[in-house]
Amino acid sequence: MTADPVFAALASPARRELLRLLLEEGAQPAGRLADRFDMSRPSVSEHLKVLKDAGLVAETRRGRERHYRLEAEPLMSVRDWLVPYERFWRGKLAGLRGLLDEMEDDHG
Amino acid sequence: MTADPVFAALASPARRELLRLLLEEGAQPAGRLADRFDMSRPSVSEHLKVLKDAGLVAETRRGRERHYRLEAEPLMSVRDWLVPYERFWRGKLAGLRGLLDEMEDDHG
DNA sequence: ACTATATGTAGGATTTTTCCTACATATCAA
DNA sequence: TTGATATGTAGGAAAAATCCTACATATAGT
Repeated sequence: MTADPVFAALASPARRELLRLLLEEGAQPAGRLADRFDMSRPSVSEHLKVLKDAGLVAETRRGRERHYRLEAEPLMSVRDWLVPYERFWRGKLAGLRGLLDEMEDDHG
Repeated sequence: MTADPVFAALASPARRELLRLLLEEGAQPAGRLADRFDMSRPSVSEHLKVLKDAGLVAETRRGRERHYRLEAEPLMSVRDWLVPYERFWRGKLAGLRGLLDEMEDDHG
């Protein structure tokens, strides 16, 4: 229900890299993913578990391989969380523009 | 240059709550923020430091108070990071819709 | 059945995070 | 100046995250 484990999962660069690989190269078995890392295979497996618990990846067993695929839906809750801050940011830009307009009025 | 410390800062619920307070209630002195937490004031101060190092808040010294205000700009890099995943998500939805259309064709 | 492959789990060492209580610093007010 | 207020920093305990090397499990191929 909360976006909490999603934010926690995204805190690790290794896990964000895993998501990037799955996004750009599609679903892959765990071993092939692990090969890309300067880290032991079991450690990558742990990271995959964190992502899975956060709902960010799903696994499909194919023979003795486990293919992991991206599940982007939980990221949409991050986007939703971001919305009011984006509004705030735009508001600040608008305010700055207003200020610049005033300055132009003063000098022109 | 990297969004790394931003992602790390957002991992903590306490820090996200701080950002929410600053967003919804505007800039406030550290003490007033700390009062809202079930946590010691120095701990809140540490969280503010993490947010500050990530560029997510800025402080303005007013007398003996330090007013913290939201700096939303770094969050925009998170939004940018999110974009390709949003595309992926929409793509999956479109694919699902296509599948549903096919099913309707079959049965109707 | 036996061996090789693919992968998760256990147990533990190391590092990082989180949180606390004391203490230091700076400002305000009388 | 003296005392109260606002806040950061130091030092350390406790918890959590990270990463490793064995080991367990399950499947594939011979």
